[in-house]
Order: sequence, then C-alpha cells, then structure tokens
Amino acid sequence: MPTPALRVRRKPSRDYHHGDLKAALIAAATRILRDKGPDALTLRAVAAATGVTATATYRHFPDRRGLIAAVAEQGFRALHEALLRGIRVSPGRLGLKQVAIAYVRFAHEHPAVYRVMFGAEVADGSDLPVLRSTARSVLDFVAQGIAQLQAVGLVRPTDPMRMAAVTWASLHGLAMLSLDGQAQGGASSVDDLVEEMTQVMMFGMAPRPGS
Amino acid sequence: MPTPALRVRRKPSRDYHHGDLKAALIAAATRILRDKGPDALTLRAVAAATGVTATATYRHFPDRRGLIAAVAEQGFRALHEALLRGIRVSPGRLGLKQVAIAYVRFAHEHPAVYRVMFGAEVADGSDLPVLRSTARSVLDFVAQGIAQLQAVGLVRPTDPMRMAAVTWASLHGLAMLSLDGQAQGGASSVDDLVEEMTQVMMFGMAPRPGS
DNA sequence: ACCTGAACACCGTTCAAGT
DNA sequence: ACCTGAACACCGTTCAAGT
Repeated sequence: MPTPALRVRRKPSRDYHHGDLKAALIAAATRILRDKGPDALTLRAVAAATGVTATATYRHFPDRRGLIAAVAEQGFRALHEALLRGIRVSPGRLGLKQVAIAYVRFAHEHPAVYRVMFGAEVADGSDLPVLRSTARSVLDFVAQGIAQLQAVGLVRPTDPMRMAAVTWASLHGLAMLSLDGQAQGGASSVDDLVEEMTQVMMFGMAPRPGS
Repeated sequence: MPTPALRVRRKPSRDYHHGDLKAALIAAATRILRDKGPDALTLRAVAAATGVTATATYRHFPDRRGLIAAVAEQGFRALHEALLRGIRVSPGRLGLKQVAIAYVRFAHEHPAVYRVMFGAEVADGSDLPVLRSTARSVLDFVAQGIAQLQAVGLVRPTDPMRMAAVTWASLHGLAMLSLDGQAQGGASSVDDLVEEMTQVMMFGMAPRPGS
C-alpha cells in the first residue's frame, strides 16, 4: 500500500519537527498491524516506531480511533485501486469475476488492514465522514460495473445500487469467511468459491426468462 | 440468548464460592457488550459485574480471549437456534428467504455479539476448537438446506458444501454491511436487500437451462 | 506550530496467600 | 477447589512546559 504525501510542508525544520508525521504515523500503524497483529497496534507503539512520543500523535489525530480510521481509510483507497487494476486486466464480459478475484486477493494480502476496515472500532462511522465516503466509493465502483453489465444486457435492469449492495455483500462475506478459515467446506479452495460465487451472482442477476 | 447451565455442582458452599461462575461471567460479558459496547468488555468489568475479583476468572478461562471466545460460541449457538426457528416458520420453497430474514434479523438484534463472533480477536480459531465447531454447525445447517433444495430440484446438484459456503458468505456479508450502515445504496431498505439477495441466490443456484 | 515529560486512571496477567 | 489482594508492566489520554 503506497503512502501518499498528505500535505506539503515548506520548511521542515528537521531538528525535532517531523516532515510529515501524520503520514509517517499511518504508515507505521499499517506496518505494525501487518507484522505484529492488532493487539500490538497501540498509540505508544506507533509513536515509538515513528520516533516521537505518544502525545505527539494528538496533534494529528483526535485519538487512537482517529489513527485507526486513517488506516482503514487508506485501506479502502488501496482496495479501490486494486479493483480498478483487476477490471483493467479483463474488462467486459468477465468483469465481475476479475473484480471478485482482485477483491478476495486484496483481503488475503492485507488481512489485518481488511479486518480493521470492517472492524468494530470504526463500525459507527457517523463521526468519520471521510472514512464513510472512502468506503462508499468502493460501493460506487461496484455499482458502475453493474450498470455496465446492465447496458450490455447481462444484468436485468433493476436499481443498480441495490444490485451493487448485494454484490458487494457477497464479495465481502466471501473474503471474510475465507480469512477466518470458515469458508472451506468440502474440498473447495478459495479460488473455487470465488469462481462459484461469481457464476451464481451472474446467473442470479441475469435477465429473467419471462421478461 | 439463554444461558445454559454448563455444569452441575453438588455442594455449592455459598459463602464465597459461586454457583456457576463460568456461566455467570459469560452472561455478564454478553450484557456488558450489549449495553456498553466492546470497549467496556474488560475482564475486570465482567468480574465486577459478577461480584468477583478479576483474578477469579482465570479459574474458568485461560485469559480474556477465552472469555470472549465463550461469548462468541454462545452467539453461534443462538444464531443456529434462530435459523432453526426461521426455517420452521415456513419450510420448503421459501426456505432460503426465511433463513436469510432470520439471519439478518439476528445480526441486528445482537450486533455487538455478532461482531465478536466474526471479530479479529477470535479470528485465528486454531486454538479454539469448540468455537470452530460451533461456527461450523451453522455452515452445516446451511448445507442441509441446500441439499434439501437440491433434492426438490430447485438448486443444481453440485457440491452442497461449496454452495453452502457461498450462501453463508452472502448472508454474512449482507448482515455485516447492513450493520455498518454501508449497505443502503439507493432507497433500498435492509429488507429489500435481503429479498433481492435471496432471489439472486435462488436464481443463481437454480439448475441451468442447458442441462 | 509542534513536540516532550510527568502524571492519572485504567488494563490483562502473575503470584502468593487465604478458606 | 475456588477465590482474594497486592503487584507488575502496560495502555490511552490530560496537562503544563519547552523550542
């Protein structure tokens, strides 16, 4: 996950002022989450890894939850980009399958971040409007794909937003259960399940015979 | 959620020995989770609410995670029962829809417990075999339903376990996104989404025209 | 404007001790 | 066998102070 520079400072007096502490804290938090798990994701640990004291973080985030929300936010952006890359590989007919593969792959490549994105800590996002809109952009991306499939007659022409929500839910559920190791029923691998899910969704959303 | 007596004691010397502390702790934890949220679910708070010291809990659970796992375990049992009641209302043709309604309703009635059931804290259940098998029983329940739908020709006869995993994933994803408030796209209510999801799944899993 | 250092009220977990 | 009480190393957060 790339760490975009979130703001530009003109005179970074490097003695005890950090160049871009906010971005550095988010990056450190993401690294700790990946390497040591969610229990190790403490404000103090993140601050120490970045070379500042814990109290310095309060200049950039309202509290620990704010930092975690920023990590989740970056996660949604990275997911969005991964899906864009997925659809670019093979647009059109196989669109949903490629997106589904990219989606589940992202979850497996960033399991801890993915869990944080949908975790209880940021579940009530009513006070985190930026996080909500970033998550929303993933739903919008799926809705655009649905609209395209409707345009070529592969999905029946009902509310694309509703179809997108149903599709996203399917992808999210599959990603989660496979992360938890609860999705391998018989001899089915995760790839098999993604394939099956894609087929079921495409057939299920297809125009009905009698219309 | 009922609290089954987990063991019977013959001589409960009531002075400072608790009758069934383990069950009482799980019940208190569930109550705290519901009333005050996951942040308030500390070992000390649970112990205090039960009238014992924090250290007393270590006689019944290996650690805080063990208590949380027990809460999740009871959650999966309650979910299983809720699904059984759901199918009993209207078996047969409308089976999946009733199960879907019961599933999402359970998540909305016990949001905090539902999150714990799929939360990061018990995600790696390799050391929690009882929790895993309790969760597994939900998957098995869904698989049985799929097998019945296959028997009457409403679902095509492929690996029922794989179909069950895909179905469970859809239900779980929908439950989660609706809990997070991220599933309301257009004017669709959660009930609309459950309805749509059920239809998409039933059509998607139906026998293919050319077979 | 940005960061430090001391302090406060917590937390999970341990260990020895009590009945 | 079951529980208490003191103690340890942590944690998020505050507040005043330093540059």
